[in-house]
Amino acid sequence: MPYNFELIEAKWQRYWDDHGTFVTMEDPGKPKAFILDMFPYPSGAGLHVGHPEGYTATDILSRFKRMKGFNVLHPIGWDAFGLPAERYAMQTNIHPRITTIQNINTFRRQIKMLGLSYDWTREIDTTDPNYYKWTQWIFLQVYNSWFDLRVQKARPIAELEEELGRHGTKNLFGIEHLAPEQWKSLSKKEQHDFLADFRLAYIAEVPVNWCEALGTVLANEEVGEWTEKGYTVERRPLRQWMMRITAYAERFLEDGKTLDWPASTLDQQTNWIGRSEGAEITFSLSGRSETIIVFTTRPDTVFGATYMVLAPEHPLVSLITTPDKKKLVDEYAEKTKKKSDLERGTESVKTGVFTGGYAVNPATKKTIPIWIADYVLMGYGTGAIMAVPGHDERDYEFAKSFNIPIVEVVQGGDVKKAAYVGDGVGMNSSNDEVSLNGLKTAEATNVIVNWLEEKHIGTRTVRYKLRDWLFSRQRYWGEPIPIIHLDDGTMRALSEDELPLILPELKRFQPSGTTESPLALAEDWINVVDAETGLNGRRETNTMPQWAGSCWYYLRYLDPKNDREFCSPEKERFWMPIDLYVGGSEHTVLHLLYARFWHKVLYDLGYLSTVEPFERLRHQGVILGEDGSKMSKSRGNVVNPDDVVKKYGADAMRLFEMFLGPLEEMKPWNTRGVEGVYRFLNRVWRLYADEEGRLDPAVKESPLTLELERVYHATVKKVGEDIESLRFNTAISQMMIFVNELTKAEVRPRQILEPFVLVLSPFAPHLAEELWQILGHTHSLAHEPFPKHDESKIQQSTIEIVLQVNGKVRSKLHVARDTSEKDLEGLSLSDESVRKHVGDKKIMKTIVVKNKLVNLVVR
RNA sequence: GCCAAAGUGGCGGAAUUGGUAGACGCGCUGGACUCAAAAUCCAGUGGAGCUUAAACUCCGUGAGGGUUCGAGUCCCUCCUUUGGUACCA
Repeated sequence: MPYNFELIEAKWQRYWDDHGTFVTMEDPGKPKAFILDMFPYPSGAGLHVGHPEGYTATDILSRFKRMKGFNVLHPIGWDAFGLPAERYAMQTNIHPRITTIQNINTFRRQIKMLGLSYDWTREIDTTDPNYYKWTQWIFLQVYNSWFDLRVQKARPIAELEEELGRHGTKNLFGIEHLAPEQWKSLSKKEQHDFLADFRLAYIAEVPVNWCEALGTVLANEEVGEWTEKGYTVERRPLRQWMMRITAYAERFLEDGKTLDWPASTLDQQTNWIGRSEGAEITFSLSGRSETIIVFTTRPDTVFGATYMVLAPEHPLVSLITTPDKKKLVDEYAEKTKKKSDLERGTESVKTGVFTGGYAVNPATKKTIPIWIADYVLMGYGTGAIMAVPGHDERDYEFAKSFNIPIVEVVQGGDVKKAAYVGDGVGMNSSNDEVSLNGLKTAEATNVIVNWLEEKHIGTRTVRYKLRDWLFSRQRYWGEPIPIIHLDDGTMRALSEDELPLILPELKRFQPSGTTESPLALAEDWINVVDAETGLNGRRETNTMPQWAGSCWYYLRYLDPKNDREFCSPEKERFWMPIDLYVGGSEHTVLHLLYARFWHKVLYDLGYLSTVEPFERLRHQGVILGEDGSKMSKSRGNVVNPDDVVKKYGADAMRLFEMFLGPLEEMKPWNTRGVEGVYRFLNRVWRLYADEEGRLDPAVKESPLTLELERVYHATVKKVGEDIESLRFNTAISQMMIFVNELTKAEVRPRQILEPFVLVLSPFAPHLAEELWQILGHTHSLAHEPFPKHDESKIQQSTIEIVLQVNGKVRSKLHVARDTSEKDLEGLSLSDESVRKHVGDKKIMKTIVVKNKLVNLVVR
């Protein structure tokens, strides 16, 4: 009869709840482990089998660490703001809070059903005003900060005001000079606008992805999802909140080097940040005083720049366009505007229009034409390029179609056939003052940049692909941005005691019909008289993106009930950084980068003690359907955790997900496999329990064979090591080997069976608790010390040695451990099979590896 | 196109620093128990050759080359799959 998992699992889940077994302990005398799952968005569909994979992994580690004497912080919560709930509200007019609560309840029930050892007293919900009060508070910290380039860190904006009052802009980079008196003489509005340009959160007009039907902007990463569902998304310039994440580009790269993250994840972030070194070069215009600045990573090819290209949106376009070209240029610019970035990217043929304007190549002093073309993007670099068709594929293609001269300035390829983009030796590159001829690319770059800097027509520059973070959404179901727009044109940030700014109640959730969020319809809420200034004001109607709540939730777990601070500094110092963070790789760039950003701002402002939040990161792999394709309703291959648990129990579900394969790999579900681990659990049960579920009398202290002792210690060792390195599949194999050995043994030595329950318990905690009780214990095993292994018991006294001739196994031999190399050689030479293969050939060389093999090389 | 990861039996997957390829599980085959089935237990299971059998031999980790006494593991070239990215100057 199979063991009654239904009864056992319900019993122990109740026990853990009643006894607060997994409430976090903060014992200063013990080491700590902060083990975190990416918290889920509680969708209406409930948990799918992908969720428990990561959750089980961290649960096993958490249970193990508790047994190893650690203070373990292992919390869970809900990333509950988001578009799906709001979409549902638009259709049904049911308040998103109601559906959110229902979904959370489903998720909580399903998670509890799996026996995960979360500390439920620390559960958080991003939509709870007690939580989002602090999301808003952190927004204000960001808003009230500026990035001081001199020290490469965020500082309170008040310190900038003070500095302006004392020294003006004297010590600030790249800003027109402003004396302290001038600063003081500015009006309130002027000062406000001046400071606004420095803040880490600011408003700017940017082209966004606007979805008319949804009535909101979408993040780039959300566009695909909604266009697939048949919605249309267009580019539209809108005034939006931005966050100056680009200020941290260099620190992201630098600090990332020390993190224990998957290499591919760091790599992707690095690519996303897209650092490139080069130079900015100023080109003067023929017959005009204005100049065009370009960014290039190949200043050494400047002698080969035979034309220039501006992005069609470039502000100088209208200035340089000659009257006869105006019509064509305008038409082209108009056409470009209508294209999405995607279309601009996928079109293979290069198009463009000549503006009629000319610039002067500062190296050759030759006059070169200025074109506009959509292959140059306004959003990167300066929105203008010097085109070097000989050594850039795009410029080459463009020059070919428009018959623009191609000049070879770097040797190494054949520019008659194709652009040569590699390094090489300079040629055709000299003027009266400087020559790059004969110089290798790296040196040529150095020489030309020095020359440009000397002549004040260029500077060494580092550029990043990373853009500032578009932070506002025209949604109802998100955190309100705690800002009031006053009638005098200034903004006032709410003060801490005005938080939380609670979402107003709405009767309807339809889009506002304008580009504002549905909050624009809540007139009582929007219109305010500012107590401080007496001015009329209007609240910000945009809300924060879903990423906001997940940017800092890990910090709230440390001190979830604190109503004076987002978390106490003592707790922060005790628990941070996160020792293990597990979640899907789809969050590689966005969530993980945004969270690092907020973390660094808070660190700069002195609220945090660690530079980085996530010390060690791992991604669980996707679980595919049984047919090897992605699980989806339409394919009908979705596995529901409820069904699996009902049929085989939570322990079997947990064990199977871990046995399936390496945590990080993508792998298909297999129902037969669940049955396999279920059989294993039943074999374990029968090892201990009789038909009535009592301790089998055969389980008693009895003499151990060397082999049983060995397999026991080997199991303790391997399971412990494998848990630490998250290799759960091989840990389970080892436990199966142990159980197979004992099933065969027909003695049930209690002295190894009892501790084995502890070894098994992180994986199958319900069954283990029940067995522990059957063995006579009255308390949960959750805090029992994990068994220790004895290395000397694992070593076998006799070892199998492989005898090879020319690298091929010809015989095997059992010898005493540590038999000398000389003896091994002798044994090998006298082995019958070896002698047969050696025959009368000559032994050229003998390789002996102690405790492993002997290899005779013969000829 | 570029960047990254991965290709091992019928299937999921194991294999410290290069040292017995295929652990463990699934499936399959045979057997025990049973009137029978399910469940359970036992044995076998990479392919090929040879043999009454035991034994033995050869081949085998995506393909081809290389380094080495010895390569799933290291190096080079190529192919395939997956993830990311895409005119980033």
